[in-house]
Amino acid sequence: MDSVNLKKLSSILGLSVSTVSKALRDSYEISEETKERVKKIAKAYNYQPNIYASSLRKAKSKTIAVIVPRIANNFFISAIDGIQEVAQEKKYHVLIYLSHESYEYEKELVQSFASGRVDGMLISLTRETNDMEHLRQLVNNGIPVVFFDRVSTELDCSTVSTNDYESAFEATEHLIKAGCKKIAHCRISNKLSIGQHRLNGYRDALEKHNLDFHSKYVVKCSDNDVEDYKTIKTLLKDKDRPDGLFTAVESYTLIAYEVCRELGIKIPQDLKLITFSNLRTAGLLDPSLTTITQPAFEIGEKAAAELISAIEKPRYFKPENIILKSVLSPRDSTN
Amino acid sequence: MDSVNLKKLSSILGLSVSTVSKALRDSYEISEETKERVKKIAKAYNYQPNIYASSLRKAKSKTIAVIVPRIANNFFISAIDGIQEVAQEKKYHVLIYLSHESYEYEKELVQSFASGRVDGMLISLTRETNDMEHLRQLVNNGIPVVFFDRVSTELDCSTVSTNDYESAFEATEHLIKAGCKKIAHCRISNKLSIGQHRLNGYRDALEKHNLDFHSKYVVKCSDNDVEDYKTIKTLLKDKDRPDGLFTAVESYTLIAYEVCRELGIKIPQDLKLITFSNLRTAGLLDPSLTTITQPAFEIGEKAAAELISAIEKPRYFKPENIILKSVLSPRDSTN
DNA sequence: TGCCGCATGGAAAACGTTTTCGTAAATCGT
DNA sequence: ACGATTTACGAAAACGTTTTCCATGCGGCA
Repeated sequence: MDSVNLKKLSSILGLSVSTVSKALRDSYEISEETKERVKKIAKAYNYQPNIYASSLRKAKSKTIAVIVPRIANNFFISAIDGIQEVAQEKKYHVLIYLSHESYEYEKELVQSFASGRVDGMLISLTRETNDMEHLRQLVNNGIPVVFFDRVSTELDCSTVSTNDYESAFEATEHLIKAGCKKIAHCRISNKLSIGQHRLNGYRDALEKHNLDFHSKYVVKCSDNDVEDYKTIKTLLKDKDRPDGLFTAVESYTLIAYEVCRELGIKIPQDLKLITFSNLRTAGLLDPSLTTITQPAFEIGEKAAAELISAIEKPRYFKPENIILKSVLSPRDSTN
Repeated sequence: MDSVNLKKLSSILGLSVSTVSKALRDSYEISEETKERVKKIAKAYNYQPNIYASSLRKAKSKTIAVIVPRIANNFFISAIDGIQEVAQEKKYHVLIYLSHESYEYEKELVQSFASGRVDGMLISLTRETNDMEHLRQLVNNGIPVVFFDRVSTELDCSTVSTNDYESAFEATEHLIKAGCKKIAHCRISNKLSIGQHRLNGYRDALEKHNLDFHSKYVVKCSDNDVEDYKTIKTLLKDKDRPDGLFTAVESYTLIAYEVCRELGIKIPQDLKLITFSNLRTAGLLDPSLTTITQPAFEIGEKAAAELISAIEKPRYFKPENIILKSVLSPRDSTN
């Protein structure tokens, strides 16, 4: 109701508004005794500065935006957890937005930030995004952007991601070494950096081991479980069914598990499975799931740290493309 | 760089600042032609209002805060997903904070909102919180609060939760009907509403079926996986080991799975397991896991809807205690 | 004594909106 | 044709800070 503001405080203290403001911010212009007196009263009245006034004046809000395609996803959750960790430590506030894989909505969001709602933005692009103009505008407006996971190098911004190509290569090779001859890949939109890199890693591993690349073994999945279910079922019902499957994201593999149950396909005897995944229960599944785990938390931490550097040291900040390695954990699904 | 503001727009248009402002907000005071002209130019220059100025003036920010103990948790994720859904539809911005189960930090956060950073707050309390004074202050300051999941009825605020008591009762009864005689319960802090209700449901189900309540079968778990691992291992190594286990939250059961593997305890032959859980892979575990699933998404949606009502219709708003039912899905872990 | 510099504090502008109030011209009713 | 109302717009205050600039009093110094 009656939140105290500087004016009230100053009249209580018999000082001017500016003196109180300076005292609270430890200005050298104010004597120690006055500072103490002011702070004591401020605490007593539980004074909380109005951040809209102060942000307006300072043109800084200590707030960052995070845009992710979705939140019900183990990777993004851990990444956000990492972001929160460093944001909290550096006293930043975090606004979270879900683009739901819609480029239009992403664009709208990004544009709304141009007026300074946030000091910086972290983003993982939608599957549809292939035009960076909205982001370029933001950057030109002086608001730093850092990409994570689904990145673009088109702009002069930092990116934080994992070694997608190498990990996909390694995953595919893992299947080959386990004896697979007909390896399929469920890929994600190739508008995405990760989609391309993971597909390339897969393809090159096949080539290295003299296995043919069959386009019928590369299926494009969406972000709709029902559709993906059909896609994967079709793939696995084929009479020339694959004996190994490498999926670009976790959800495709979980669907594959369900399809296999339904079709009576035995994992790993009939089909070996490996996926990029941050599933906590990978080791408890039936059978346990071989995963390539991205350092999601660290990716989030690193991305947030980059962003805050860009915000706070604009002069000295140099954008970097940071790669954090994923690790392959062999389990029964490829045994 | 050079973001346009009202002053620039008005000088471009040859109108006053106030006219432009009113035109953009569709005021009845402005003629249709002027409105159109203004809007066209505003769009052309990609005008984005400075929300700090406007929030300062209007004392409204179209922003809500969400405080959850942690984010790496399937229940909270889904709830946040639901919150985002309605916030986005109603054009609210969502600030997310993690209390990390620290009462002190929760208090600090809540106090910082008193100055009007947000128009309202959604909160799921920490395990430690047993004093509501900080929340009462916020409410007295005219900022509505809605509790979800870990609620308190001490304040005159809406709460959204599930039927914890009945579900716990049902879960325990489910174990009894499956033939368990020695049923243990991993409980969560009894400072929490859900901790108490779930424990009571468990106890009353035992009583109804004439099974003794043994305090050694009720173990208090924390939020630290390492500690909880020890606690659960001790429980399951006892020579008079339980033959059924009902855990208050998902993570305890996942730990139990691991402990059982290590000790060679067979689920469900030696130990039947049931838990509150929002795990997507419950059906894919080895063995598949019987769960009581809370309608997390809907809880989030409902909580956000309540909050926005409280914000936008303060006169007509009546706080309610809303209960959304959980559903028990029997699977192999209690078979 | 006269001057300078320092320490401490205050007055007022500024941030970009929204909103209240005023005013001129146009329209209306009789 | 006259006052009353309506229409369309502008001037200026207000929101609560931060910051720039100025004022005062004091001690030190030559």
